[in-house]
Amino acid sequence: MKKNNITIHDIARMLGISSSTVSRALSGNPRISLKTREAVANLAHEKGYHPNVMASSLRRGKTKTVGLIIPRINRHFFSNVIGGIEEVLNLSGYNLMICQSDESHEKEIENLKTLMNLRVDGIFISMATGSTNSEHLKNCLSRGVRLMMFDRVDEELPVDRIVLDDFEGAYQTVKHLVEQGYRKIAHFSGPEHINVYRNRKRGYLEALKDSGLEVTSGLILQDVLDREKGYEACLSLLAGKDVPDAIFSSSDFSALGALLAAKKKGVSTPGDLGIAGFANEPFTELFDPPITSVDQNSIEMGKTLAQLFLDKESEERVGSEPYTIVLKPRLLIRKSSLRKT
Amino acid sequence: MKKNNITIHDIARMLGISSSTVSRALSGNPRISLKTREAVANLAHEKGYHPNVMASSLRRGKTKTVGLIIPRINRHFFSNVIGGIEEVLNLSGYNLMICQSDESHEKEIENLKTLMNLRVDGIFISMATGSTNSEHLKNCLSRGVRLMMFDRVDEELPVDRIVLDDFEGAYQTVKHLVEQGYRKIAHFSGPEHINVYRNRKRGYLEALKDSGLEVTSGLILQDVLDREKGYEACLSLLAGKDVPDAIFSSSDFSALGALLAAKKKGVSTPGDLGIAGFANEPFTELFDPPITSVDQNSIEMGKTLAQLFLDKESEERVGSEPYTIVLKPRLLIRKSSLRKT
DNA sequence: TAAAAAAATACAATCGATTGCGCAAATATT
DNA sequence: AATATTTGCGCAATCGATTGTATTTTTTTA
Repeated sequence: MKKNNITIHDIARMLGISSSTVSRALSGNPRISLKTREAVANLAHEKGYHPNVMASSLRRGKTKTVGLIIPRINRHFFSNVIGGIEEVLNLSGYNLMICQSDESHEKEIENLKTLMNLRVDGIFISMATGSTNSEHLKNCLSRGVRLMMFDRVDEELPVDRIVLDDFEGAYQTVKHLVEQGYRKIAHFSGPEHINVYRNRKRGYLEALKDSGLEVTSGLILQDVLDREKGYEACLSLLAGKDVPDAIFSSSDFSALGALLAAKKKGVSTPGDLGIAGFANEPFTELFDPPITSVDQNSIEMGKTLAQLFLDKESEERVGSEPYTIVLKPRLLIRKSSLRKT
Repeated sequence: MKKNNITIHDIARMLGISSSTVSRALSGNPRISLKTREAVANLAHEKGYHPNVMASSLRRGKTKTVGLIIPRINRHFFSNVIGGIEEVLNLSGYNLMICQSDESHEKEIENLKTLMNLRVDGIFISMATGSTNSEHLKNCLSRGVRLMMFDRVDEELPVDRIVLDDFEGAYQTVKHLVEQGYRKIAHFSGPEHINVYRNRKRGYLEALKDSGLEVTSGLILQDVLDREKGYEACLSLLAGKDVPDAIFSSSDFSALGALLAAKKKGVSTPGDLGIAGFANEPFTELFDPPITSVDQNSIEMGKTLAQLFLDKESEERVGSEPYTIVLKPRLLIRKSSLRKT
């Protein structure tokens, strides 16, 4: 960028006043007379003055920027969270620096470092699958960074957290499947070290128990989160000796894979095999049959996250107790799990 | 962020040397003895020194940050472009500041302002549908901002451009439909003021002409880009007097809408109605039938964009002629447009 | 051994905005 | 009219890193 940028010094010189006056005038400080303030505002506008954020940040020790670390931006859930965060943050003049970890621990550490160098005022993070420990986060905390976690969180760390009631979402879904008459319900799960998958599985188990159904370990498949894995898993379930009559998947992608596999094998959904996913990806309602899923209240999560950050930021009392806010999921019943008419 | 950050001055004091030496040592300046450089590096590492990017940017007039303005991050095309950009940029230590215009002109202007305040070293932009003029971009240029456009570009502005050969993509697709025996091919288009839709339509028209087919104005529908509009448009085409036997859509979303509408009406695809979209959204290959589409080479576009930026940035010769790089599309023929066996 | 050359480091200004403190002018108070 | 307030503004330091120009130290050369 060329250096033809106007500074407050330029404005000061043109008006024959000092740069401190210009600074105060621009910020609307009442110690400066209205006449001067207007003169400054006019000239600034006329000359196209843009404050140098770096200089201001350096001096004030605040960047008015928040960093966001997420596994992937092209997941419906995360892009919605981003939307929610920006909606709230932008109103207060904050910017969002988005980083993708690509589910890799190393990249997550790299992102963290980048954001720390940038001296962002806060960091929002949803952990990568690859992050099996939180040393890097602890490191951050010990430096005094304002860290906030959402969705995929470390439940031990003393930080603010916004999470979905994954247990509840899973519980309701499985209960719904049972109501529809399904009795042998399989489950596609994710890595145990990630809270959301752990909790969804807990919800699944609890719902089975409360319904008087038996838990069959062969029906619980770990690490089945993408379409390919879902496809394979479904095929092997259908070919196995414990054939399920429904699948509750922790991921819409693997639920879709299962649907495609069932279709391939001539197994009808929802008749012979009920299917339900999780996350309410847009594609779920477009397939035939549309796939039952759980909406994660993603926009709300983003907004809540940002609002909590802003609240704490304005309060100044840094040492306050960390909050954990739990949002409610919403079960979206679609044809793929509707057997009764 | 708390102020317990270590600075080069702290390191200098601890080592009993000057901060300028520390600065040079950290940057590996050979004027500093190896012994000192190592001592500095060690202490910096030990104390967890993180350079203050703001201070450095302010002094050097370079932020090592590039701004990106796109309509939406959750479009497959754009998130891939982001991936490509980051892959190249991160290697050179640059960061990417992502802004969404939400297809709104006002937001685009707002984003531009934000990025200018941040003094980013360059701005990559793909224009919003709502932006019917480029005054805001001209404004930017006159301030000396290094602006680069991609995909949805202003073809008049003196800036670097990376675009897809939309004409070619459309031409090939329509030619393919003709080869498959389709004769009355409809077209879903987008706003005329956007280059990509204009060029796709041109490709469509040219292909019809070269195939000796007549252009029927009733078969060209403007502003049919999302699923709902595609659905409606297809219904009305099927109910009209000029019923097409194929649809070439400028958007995968409206192509999907058309597919769903055809299915609803009992019109078989590809038998009675061939369908082809544009953008190679992931869902296109998952439907039954999978939808023919045109891949936009999105990752490559991002990489090219970033690489060109870096090249020009290192060359220093700011006034060089703007480039326009045209990438080739790739037609992905799938079942939705395959009538011959 | 003294002078010259080279190597290693220090000094101080700078980037642009902010802000505590102080000074001067305008207004109010006695 | 003299003093006390208030109002409006300028001075200068500061944030942390960078860099042109000394200055000091070490090494080389005559």
